Amino acid sequence: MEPTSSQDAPSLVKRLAGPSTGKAGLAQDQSDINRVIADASKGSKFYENEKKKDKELTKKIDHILLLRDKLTSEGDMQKIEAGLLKLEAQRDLSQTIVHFDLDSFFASVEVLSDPTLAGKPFAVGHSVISTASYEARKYGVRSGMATFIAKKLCPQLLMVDHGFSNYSEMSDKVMAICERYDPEMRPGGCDEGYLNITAYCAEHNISADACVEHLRSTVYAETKLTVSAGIAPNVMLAKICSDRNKPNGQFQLPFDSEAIVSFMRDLPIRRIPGIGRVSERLLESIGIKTCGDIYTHRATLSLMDKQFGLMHLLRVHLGIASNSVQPPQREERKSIGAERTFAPLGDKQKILQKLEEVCAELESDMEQTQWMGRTVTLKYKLNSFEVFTRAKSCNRWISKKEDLFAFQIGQELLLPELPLTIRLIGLRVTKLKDLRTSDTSTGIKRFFEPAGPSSPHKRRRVSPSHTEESDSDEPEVSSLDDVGAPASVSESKRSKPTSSRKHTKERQPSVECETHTCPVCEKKVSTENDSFNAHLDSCLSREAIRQAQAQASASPKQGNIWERWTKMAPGSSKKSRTSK
DNA sequence: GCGGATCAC
DNA sequence: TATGGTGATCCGC
Repeated sequence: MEPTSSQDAPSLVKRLAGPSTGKAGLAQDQSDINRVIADASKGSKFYENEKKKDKELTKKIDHILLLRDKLTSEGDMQKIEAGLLKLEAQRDLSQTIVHFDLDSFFASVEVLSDPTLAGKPFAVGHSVISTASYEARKYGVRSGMATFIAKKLCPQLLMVDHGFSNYSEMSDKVMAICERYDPEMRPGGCDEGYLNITAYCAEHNISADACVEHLRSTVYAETKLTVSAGIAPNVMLAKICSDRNKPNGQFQLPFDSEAIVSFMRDLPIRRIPGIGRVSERLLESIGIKTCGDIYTHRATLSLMDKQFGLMHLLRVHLGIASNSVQPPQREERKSIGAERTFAPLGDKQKILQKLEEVCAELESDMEQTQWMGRTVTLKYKLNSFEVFTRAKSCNRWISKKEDLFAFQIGQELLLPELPLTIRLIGLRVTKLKDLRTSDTSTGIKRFFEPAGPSSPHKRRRVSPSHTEESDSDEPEVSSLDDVGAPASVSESKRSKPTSSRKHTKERQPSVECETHTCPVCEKKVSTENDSFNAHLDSCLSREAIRQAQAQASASPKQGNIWERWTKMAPGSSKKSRTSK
C-alpha cells in the first residue's frame, strides 16, 4: 500500500507544488491541488530528493531557531533607527521606472498561430511545462511542472510544442517598440523588461500612466499580444507592480514615501525579487511573512544579520532599490555553458559520449559568441537528482571542443567520479575573455590586447542616483604568452564534505603536470595517467555519491527544447549597444 | 579558487 | 513511465 501524502510535511507538499506556486495568488483549492501533485510524485527519485532537501532545510531552521532563542541582547534599536533614517534619506523618487511583462507569452503566441486554441486549457512544453494558458492555470497547471502531473490535474490539457522562432520574432518586435520609449531599456528575458520613461514623459508632456497605456496599446496593435506593466520609482517596485493587474493591466504606485511603505506593509515577502521558496521559509520561521514584519522583527534581524542580511531587508521594508536602467553590456557576461539531461546512464563510454556532445555544443556556442575562458566547471546530476560540480582552472584560454573534452579538462574532472549513474551532464566556462573588441572593427580575432581595462565605451545617462562602475579587470594572464602554450593545469580539487583543504599557497597554483597532491591524504602522487585517479579512488570515501545503482537504461531521450530560446534570454537578446 | 545552494526566467 | 537549461550570486571554506 502506498503511503498517502497526508504523511508528508506541509513544507514538502508545498515544495513539490513547485516554485511558481507562491507567485500567482491562487484559490483555496490550492491545497487539493498540492495533494494531487504530492500523490503523483510519491515514490519517484525526484520526490525522494525533494524530501531530502526539505528535511535539510527543516534542520537548518531548527538551528536558526535555536540561535534565536539563545539571544541575550535586545539589539541596538537606536542604531537600527539611525540606519532607517539614513536609508530613507537616500530615497530617490525622481525617476519613473516601468517593468513590463507579456502575458503568458509562449501561450499567447501559440494562440496567434492557432486561434482554435483560444479559450482552451493548454500548455507549451514537452516533459516540463514552459507556459500554461490561463484556462489551464485554473486547474493548477503551472510553468516548471512535469507534464504528466499537469495531465493529472487537467486531463483534457492540450500540449503544444515550442515554436521558438515565432517567440523570438515576437519578442524582437516588442523590444523594438519599447525602445521607442527608452532607447536604453533593458530586456529581462524574452518576455519582460525595464524602462526608464522619465525623459520620454517629459519630452512628450504626458503622465507615466498615459505613456504606459500608449506603450501597451501600441504593442497590442502591432503584435496582438497583451502586456502588463508596473510603474514605480525603482526597479523592484515596478516589477512587483507589474503583477498587480495582470493580465493586460497596469498599476502605478504613488511616488510618495509614506504610500510606498504602507504598500510594502502587507506585501508577502515572497513577492520580493530574490526571495524564493527557501528564504521565504527561513523568514517565516522567525515570524516574518510580510515586508511589514521586517520592521516588527527588526531587533531579531539585527542580531541575526549574518543569517538574514539586515540592511537588505530594511531596504525592502522601505521599498528602496536601484532606479537605474541600462542596456546589458557584453562585458557583463561571466560564464557560458551547456548541459543536457538524458535517460540515466551508467556506462562509462556512453557517459563520455554525452560529455563529448556537450563539449561540441559548448564549442559551437563559444565560437558563435566569441568567448574564451580559463576555468571549466563540470556539472553532473545523479539518477537520484543530486547535483555536483567539479572545477579546474587553466593557464590558457579554453574554447575548443578538444580542449574541453580532453583528458586534461572535461574527462579529468569526470573520470575520477565514475562509476555513477548520471541523468545530466554539463560544462560551464568562466573567467572569460572577450574575443570581440566591442567596436565594429573587422572580424579579426584580437589575440593581442593590452591587459589594461581599455574599455572604449562610456555610458552616459541623465543619471539617477547610483551608478555602479564595475571595472572588471582581467586576471593577469597575458593572452599573448598563452597562445599556443602547452596546457599547464592547476590541480583539480575533489573536496568531499570531509576532505579538509589546506593549500596555504598564495597566487595561482599553476602546477606543472608532474605530480598532483592528493587533496585528501596530501601525498604526492604521480599523474601517470590513471594512477592519480586510482589513488584518489581508493583514498576518498564516496558513499555519499555512490548510492547510485547501475540501472538498465534504454531509450535515448532527445535533448532539450529550451536551449535555443533560453540562450537568448537575459543579456544576449541581440542587445549589445555602445554609445559613441 | 572551489563547491554547494538559491534564485530568476 | 515521467520533473529543463542558462546564467548570476552568495556563502563557507
